[in-house]
Amino acid sequence: MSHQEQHFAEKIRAQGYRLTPQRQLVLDALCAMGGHATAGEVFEQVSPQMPALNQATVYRTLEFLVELRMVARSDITGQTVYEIVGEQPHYHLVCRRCEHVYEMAADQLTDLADWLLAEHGFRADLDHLIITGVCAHCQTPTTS
Amino acid sequence: MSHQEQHFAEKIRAQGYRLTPQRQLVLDALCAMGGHATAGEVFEQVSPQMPALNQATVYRTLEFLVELRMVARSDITGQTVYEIVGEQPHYHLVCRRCEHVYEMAADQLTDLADWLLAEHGFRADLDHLIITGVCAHCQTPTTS
DNA sequence: TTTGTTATTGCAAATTTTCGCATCAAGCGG
DNA sequence: CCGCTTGATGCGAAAATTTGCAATAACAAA
Ligand SMILES: [Mn+2]
Ligand SMILES: [Mn+2]
Ligand SMILES: [Zn+2]
Ligand SMILES: [Zn+2]
Repeated sequence: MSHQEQHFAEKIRAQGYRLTPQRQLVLDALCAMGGHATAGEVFEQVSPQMPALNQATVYRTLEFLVELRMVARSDITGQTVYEIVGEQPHYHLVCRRCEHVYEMAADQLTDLADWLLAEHGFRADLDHLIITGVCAHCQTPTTS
Repeated sequence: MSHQEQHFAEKIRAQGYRLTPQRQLVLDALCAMGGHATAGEVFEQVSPQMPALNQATVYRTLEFLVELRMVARSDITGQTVYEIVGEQPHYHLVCRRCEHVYEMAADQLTDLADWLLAEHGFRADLDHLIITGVCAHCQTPTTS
């Protein structure tokens, strides 16, 4: 069990929840895949390790981990994807033309977060924001 | 047919698509409901007007309108909701404690949009961004 | 107005996601 | 180490969403 996984285990128990082998597996899978993964992909990754594990459990576990904020759920061009919330908060620029997904460090979002807190007392979770638009490559050359 | 609906009709035909009664109805429904609506809610609103209209058509139509950027699709606490893209771009602050959805004018996002364009050539669609976090009311009083 | 092209719809089947409930087992107290 | 308590899982059914395809109808052209 890695350092991070140890941390996860403690965090789950600290909240009064149980650390089950199913939850460990899903967590491991997400770590191993190391990026955005759909529920189906997680299930396929995990299934060989524990064939009895039910698909409903994967859905519930992912939801559970999102609730605990150990996993971020995002909608990218209509697909629901999950990702471990790591040390590095980041956001994504998603091009609606070429569907490319760019990853950016969250630095530029802190201004916005600070402003939201100061102005509205709203403490924003900016650890995984999705912004859609058109990337540099996909803009029509003859931009007026 | 209202002014805005007229505009929609033209926009659909301008792109070479067809304006069908089903599409008009869905558009009308979204205008009438005037906020965020799930696919199911749209179907229920529209169904009495045209009982033959199939649920699959509602899903496809909403998708179609999103593609044309006449409708914004957003994920709010796990629910997929649709809304007419009006004149006023706005974003929402969604509290993960009380689930309340606040609506804000998009002014504060223009800085971010400008920066993304200048720095990365990315033209962001900031007409309907969802930001989750904890609202002022729901923060623990004893914040260290 | 009539006709032809083909985008769009309705329908049914396939997939995906959610839910209720009986059973199981993680973690605690003894 | 051994039971309790109750949160979590497996399972099957229900609900939601997507997809393939033949039939329909929008609308451009004649
Ligand atoms: Mn990410
Ligand atoms: Mn909105
Ligand atoms: Zn692009
Ligand atoms: Zn709140």
